[in-house]
Amino acid sequence: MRRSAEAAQLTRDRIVATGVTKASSDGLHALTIGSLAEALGMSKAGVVGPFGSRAGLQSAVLAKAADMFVAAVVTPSMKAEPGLPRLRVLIDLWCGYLDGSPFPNGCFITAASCELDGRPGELRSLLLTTVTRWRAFLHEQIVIARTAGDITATLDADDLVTTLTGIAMSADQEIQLLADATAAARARRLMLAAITR
Amino acid sequence: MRRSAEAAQLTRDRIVATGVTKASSDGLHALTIGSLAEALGMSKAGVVGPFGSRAGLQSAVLAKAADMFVAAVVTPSMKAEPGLPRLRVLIDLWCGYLDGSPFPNGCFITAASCELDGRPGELRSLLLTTVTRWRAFLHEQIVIARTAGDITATLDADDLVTTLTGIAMSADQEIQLLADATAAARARRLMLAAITR
DNA sequence: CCCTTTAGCGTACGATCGTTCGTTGACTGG
DNA sequence: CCAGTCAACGAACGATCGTACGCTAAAGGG
Repeated sequence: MRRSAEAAQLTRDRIVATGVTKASSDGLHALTIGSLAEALGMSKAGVVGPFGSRAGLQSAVLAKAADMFVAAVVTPSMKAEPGLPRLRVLIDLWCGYLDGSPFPNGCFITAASCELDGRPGELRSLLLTTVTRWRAFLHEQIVIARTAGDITATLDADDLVTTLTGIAMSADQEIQLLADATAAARARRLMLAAITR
Repeated sequence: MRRSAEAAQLTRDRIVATGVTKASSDGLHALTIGSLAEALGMSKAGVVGPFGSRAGLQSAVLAKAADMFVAAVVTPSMKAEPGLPRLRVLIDLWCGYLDGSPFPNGCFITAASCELDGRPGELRSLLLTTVTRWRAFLHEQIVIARTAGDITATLDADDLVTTLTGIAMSADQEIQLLADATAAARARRLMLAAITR
């Protein structure tokens, strides 16, 4: 019955991956052990075992979703040269992530932010760290571009972070709720306009 | 035991009001009949009775939250004269709503949007109507201001709707998740800058 | 090769979920 | 004033929730 250690890790990955999909479409709160077990063809105990509890499972799923965002947007953008070129790539990747999302239901982090922002706990802390890190990264890339003279010195970095993040969130709503097929293209254009003003 | 017809309406209002508070802090999905009954000191049957089912109760709560947004932002803005003055008032009211929110936990509609955007059903339809109406109203006010020459003709109304909505969403995250006390003021400034460019 | 470790299963637990039902008793129109 | 309407209650239902426990059996170090 027992599989090898590597197989166990594979099982763990499979649980988290399925959990990300399920939590993406229905919310982290809907990530129940029973439904996940059924989707995986496993027993409830087998699903929750490697994570200790449902909370641990939720944390692993949220962390995985954050990793996926980083892998899809942040990491590949680092191959572009710092400054405006990297910002352009970043925007393109970001909007691509929002559009043909790896998640069935829009930006996982944004959804989690709305779901958890008022409920203190370990999950909220994890989310806060994730969002803070992303905003700090974005801020840093903007400062680099501004210092290099690639974007106007009168543009405030904090303002740009708020504006770019906002455009992404608005586009997310347009794509997911309003089914607006032109939203991603508009978001790309608006983001580029915001930094090249 | 039975109260008068007016008292019954009062009870109904009381249920919805408590439901809005609860759904605001924990999400519409967490609006359970049992917890609501306990919070109200009523029986479960008494709580769900006037609405037929839990889904009906959720619809009533979502509709009430939408009404509260309209009453706080849309309606009072109509007293200002059309064009840029009304847009200014609108922005001020909107950001005030985001800041000292009537809800314990940020914009109810934004939260509901993230929660429901991928789950077809009556609730999603109601939310879609609400969001569409709000965006259309915003669009209309922008067009009025642009036609009157109050804002630059080169600014596209759809672009502005996306930008303003986005700034609001970003500010909502900054207020609720990041606990940034300066977020509302920045949002006001960014929104004004966006329309008076 | 044996012995400890452990991945995963099956069962059971109390709690809570949404809904249904019959009952009660105060309102209200005729 | 009396009969009918109906708000609200309390109890019960089957389902599902998260967690705990004991078990099985394969893996892997000694």
